[in-house]
Amino acid sequence: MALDMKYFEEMEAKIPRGKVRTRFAPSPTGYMHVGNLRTALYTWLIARNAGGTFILRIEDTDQGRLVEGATDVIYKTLAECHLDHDEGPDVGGPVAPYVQSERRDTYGKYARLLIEKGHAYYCFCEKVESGEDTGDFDRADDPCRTLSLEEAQARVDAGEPYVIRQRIPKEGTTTFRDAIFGDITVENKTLDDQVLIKRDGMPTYNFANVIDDHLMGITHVVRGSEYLSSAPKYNLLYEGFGWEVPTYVHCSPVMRDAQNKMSKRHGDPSYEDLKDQGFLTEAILNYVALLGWSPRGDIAEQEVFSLEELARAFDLAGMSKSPAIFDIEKLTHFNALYLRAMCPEDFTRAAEPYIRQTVKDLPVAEIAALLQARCEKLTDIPEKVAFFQELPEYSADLFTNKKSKTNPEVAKEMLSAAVVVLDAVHTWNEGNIHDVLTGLAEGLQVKNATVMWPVRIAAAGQAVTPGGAVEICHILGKDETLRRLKLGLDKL
RNA sequence: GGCCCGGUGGUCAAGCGGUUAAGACUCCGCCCUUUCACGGCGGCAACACGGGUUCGAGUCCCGUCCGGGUCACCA
Repeated sequence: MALDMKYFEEMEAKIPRGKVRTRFAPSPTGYMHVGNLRTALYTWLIARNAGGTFILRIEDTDQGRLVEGATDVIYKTLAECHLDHDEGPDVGGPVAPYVQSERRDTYGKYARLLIEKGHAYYCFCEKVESGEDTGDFDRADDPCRTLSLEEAQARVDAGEPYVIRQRIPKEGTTTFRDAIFGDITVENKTLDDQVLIKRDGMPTYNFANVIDDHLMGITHVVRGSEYLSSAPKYNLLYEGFGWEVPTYVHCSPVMRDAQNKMSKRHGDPSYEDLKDQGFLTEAILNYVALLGWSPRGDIAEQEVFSLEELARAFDLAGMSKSPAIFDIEKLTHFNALYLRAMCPEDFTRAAEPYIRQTVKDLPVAEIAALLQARCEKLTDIPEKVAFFQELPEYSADLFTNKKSKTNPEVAKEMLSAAVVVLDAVHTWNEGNIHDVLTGLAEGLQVKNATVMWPVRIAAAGQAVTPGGAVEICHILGKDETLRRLKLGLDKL
């Protein structure tokens, strides 16, 4: 069977050249791992930093693992994170299609080309299931490896099931270069004749990747370090085809602890989970970017980065070789930073649904103003402001505070005086409430805290509140404030 | 087990042969203050171990230990 060389020439002609091109190539699992997200980020950053092209490719060669709606999660996440792609299944591009299951014929043709070149062969051996003990069988002793092409072709034509394997030299060494790890050399005999085309005609990841990365003109292959040990085989494939080897960028994993990678299976949060837990997309990206990369030079101490700043500052030299443990505490810190950096209007808009979970009618902007410096996640909010809606049951013990010099007795005196002066306030605003209360303290010859403490306790019914007595009374409104203060008085 | 990679405070990390070994998170103390937070100031805390090379080693070399990855018709 003669190969259609024209096909290969046409494919070559379509490859864009001369610009940095990177690709994020997830397999659709239905959610975005934190590690995956970070890989996507780095991939995007490399492209944007170089003014290059960022491509999305869907790797769905495992027909047994297809998940309904999984690609939508990928589109949605990338869009939400502003990791915009220039080419992909949804936007098209010069080297379409961008879904591997739609490129099936291509892989078959290239596999056959590789057979012609002597770097691959048909194999008719029984399938060895994962985890099965393969004993001492040495792949290099596989009789199929030495079958003549004619004989193999005859068996294929006769309908015998087969796979196509890569023919790896038994002797010598292979060296490849990784942008992060440097040059790595391995003995060829430690490499096995990996399957390129599966029995069902689909390519393996290992093969599809090489073909697609080449045909799509990818200049920087960014992926997890779990592929580091198969990189020499990829190199041999590129060499077998006579193709230029791209720059490899192998990223170390994001860990849950010192010995385990983050995984959905172990209950570790995915990007979606983190969102549900109240984390902001910007904070997640910022944190995750620094988990494996750090800035150099005069911005070495900078930690807060917008996506644009990251794109400008990003460089491969700042990538870390060792795995990084994901620390939710530090993510929380970043989230708090981003929350505080929002303009009040934006924060109010973001906080409103959470405030409304527990507080029905009170003014949302005023409440939000108290919250902005006081919550690390938006999900902290409902619980913090619930007292506005309903005065909690509380003990008179709360009126005792040493530093404020109050106890139930003092509180009783302060409260009854406060009720009188507050009742006299005509325009219920913070300024007036403040003046009347501090004025009271002054008249009574006590420190401000001595009147503020009991008022706040009576108004809120709890020891710790967002905001002080003045703000709380103002938000509560005059009637409700007086009602609560009198209730407090009854307790004393 | 073979092969590959890694190892600076609890965590993320700077460091590129000479530094009092940055910075951030966490934790602790103080200040501010109307509770709590925010903010400010200060503190605790690290070069895995052993050999080299060198006038000098966290930085280079070797070994040990520890950790990770991989050895699928999964990606």
